[in-house]
Amino acid sequence: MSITKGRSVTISDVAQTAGVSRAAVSKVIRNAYGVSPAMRERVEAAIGELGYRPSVAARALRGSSYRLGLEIPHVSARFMTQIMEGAKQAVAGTPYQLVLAPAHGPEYDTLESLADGLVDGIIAISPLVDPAWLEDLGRRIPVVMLGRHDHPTGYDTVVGDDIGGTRAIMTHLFDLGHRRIAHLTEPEAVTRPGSGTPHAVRLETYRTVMTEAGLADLIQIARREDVPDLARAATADLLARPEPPTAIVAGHDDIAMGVLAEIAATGRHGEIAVTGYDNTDLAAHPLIDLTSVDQQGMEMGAQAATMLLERLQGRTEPRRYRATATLQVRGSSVRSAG
Amino acid sequence: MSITKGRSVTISDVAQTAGVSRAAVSKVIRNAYGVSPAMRERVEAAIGELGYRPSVAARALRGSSYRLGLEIPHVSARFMTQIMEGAKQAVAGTPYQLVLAPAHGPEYDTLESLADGLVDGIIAISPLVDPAWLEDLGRRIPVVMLGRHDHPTGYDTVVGDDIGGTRAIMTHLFDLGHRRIAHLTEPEAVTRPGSGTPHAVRLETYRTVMTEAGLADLIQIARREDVPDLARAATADLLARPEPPTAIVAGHDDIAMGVLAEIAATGRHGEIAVTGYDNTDLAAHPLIDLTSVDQQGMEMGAQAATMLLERLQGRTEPRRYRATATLQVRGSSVRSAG
DNA sequence: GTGAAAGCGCTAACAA
DNA sequence: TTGTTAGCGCTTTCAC
Repeated sequence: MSITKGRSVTISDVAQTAGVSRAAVSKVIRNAYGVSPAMRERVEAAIGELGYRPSVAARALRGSSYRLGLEIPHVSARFMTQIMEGAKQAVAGTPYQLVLAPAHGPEYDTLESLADGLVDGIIAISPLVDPAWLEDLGRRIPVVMLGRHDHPTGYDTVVGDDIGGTRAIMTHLFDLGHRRIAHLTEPEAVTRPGSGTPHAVRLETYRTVMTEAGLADLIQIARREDVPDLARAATADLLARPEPPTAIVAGHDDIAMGVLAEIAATGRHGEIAVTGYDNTDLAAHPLIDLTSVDQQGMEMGAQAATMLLERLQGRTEPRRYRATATLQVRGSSVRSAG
Repeated sequence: MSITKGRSVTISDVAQTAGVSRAAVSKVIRNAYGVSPAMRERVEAAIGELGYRPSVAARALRGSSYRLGLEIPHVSARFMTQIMEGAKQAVAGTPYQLVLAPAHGPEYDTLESLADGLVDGIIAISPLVDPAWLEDLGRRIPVVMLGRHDHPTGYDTVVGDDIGGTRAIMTHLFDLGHRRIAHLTEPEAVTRPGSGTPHAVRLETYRTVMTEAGLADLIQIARREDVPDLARAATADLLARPEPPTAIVAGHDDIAMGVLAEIAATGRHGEIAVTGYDNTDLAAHPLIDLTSVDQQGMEMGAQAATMLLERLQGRTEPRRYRATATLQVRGSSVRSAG
């Protein structure tokens, strides 16, 4: 609050004003062992008077920066904002500060640049990085990975129940009489079989369930391009096929928004069942009213942050948190007309 | 890309491997003057071989961290994501990295913690901080402030045309026959008269325009609480008044979503005109179809980042960028029934 | 063109 | 309990 001018106040200034050593000041600000109440008081007075704030750079060079990094592939994706909120709340009240690092293009660079001494630990949502590379990163700095179904040894993971969630959607649609169910998902790179990304698992589950139901030949998969709006194009494409689907299972709510948009724009609102994933606030909006799977994004973000804090406290064996997935049925999943 | 294990590689390691001094390596990585092509090549080879990455902390301690900080009050606000995207794109291709700092509660802390040596410059969206305090911050570190109508001397500003945008909305509603027009805005703290925040200006403009039109006694102002969904409660409250409005001017699109939700939930969709502000992607969605003001959020974010980069290049006189505001008419602004 | 050396602000041994 | 001291990894004069 106190207003400082010109060159910034260093620990030496505080020491001088308080008439103690720099080490003493350091101990006070870290709540370290071995300071008399009298000294603590003097030092704190000096800190207040001078408006001293420790330099993160200097601290980081010596030990910790008290910063946690959260790497995010798409800052505007609704699910990401849930994660961010959750992480933010879990970090509040600790001595740590959360910083977000939006990835532009390949996530390696963003993660590296976080690891370059800016933060003490990293939460990452990076579908595209190589597990082995991540293991290595985890050796240099504590890492929690969101949304990866592999079983790493060098970092923690937080995942949703993508199999359960997808099965719940499919069962629901079958119950409504749908058979020609299409899946509209992310671009190929993010859904590579075996990659363990949420969308790869959802896609695989969709395939499995359709096959189990004897509907293997009705499997239809479409992908949106990387631009959000192109979910509409993909939808238009699906609907123009000779045997168009009666239901579209979108990879997540943002995609579902594009699906709904295209259907509404062609005047067929309510004629085709649509489902999303993530149960974002939009899904609950009466004008959208989207059936979706709630996988507790905020809780996932909060858990990730908590696990990272545990690692900073010394835990080394890997942990995994799996969020539950519950289907939230709303108006968009209409009964099949056929 | 190269995989490093254990303790991280320092500039000394590179120097040793390349058989040169640490200073030489430093010059190479900074593209500084005075390195022979031969040496540069040797050093770069060593860097590649060892997978060396300079420590941000150490660099920051001596000079720059090559990080730009963007402070954000609400990470999930749609307008914020426009800003983030714009800033991200403007920074891409420069040697700088963008980091986002979500504010939790009072923005002072977040801004201070950015200024504590983490970043070389700050973009802030902080309606609630004191201008004098900001001037002081601007003396310590380059600052660009988004959405403030004051005329600072020590930092740059990026603002929208809140007067023009609001006038455009009001004129449009008058043309549609509306007289009982209510304004649903943010909590009091953010709209204090004279504070120069966008929402204060929009509110004041609303008042002015109503008064100019001789409708001063029809002025109705409601506020949402800080939780997003409470825009619905405020709407319910407005509609329950003895003389309910025929049109509701929402402070921004997220609020408008709440208004639309409440109206739809009570089965009166299309009976009351609703307008938003920011022209977020939701506004364009066919199921929402919200009349809104486009103030080019991405461009604002990009301009802010560019101006900050200019300051880091040495500019010291303050600059201001004002985005244009254009009304985007859509279906939600229905004609007055009265 | 190249390298030696000082020091940025802080923390962590260790001495006193 | 308190202070002294030696760096953390890097940049930056300033000699060579």
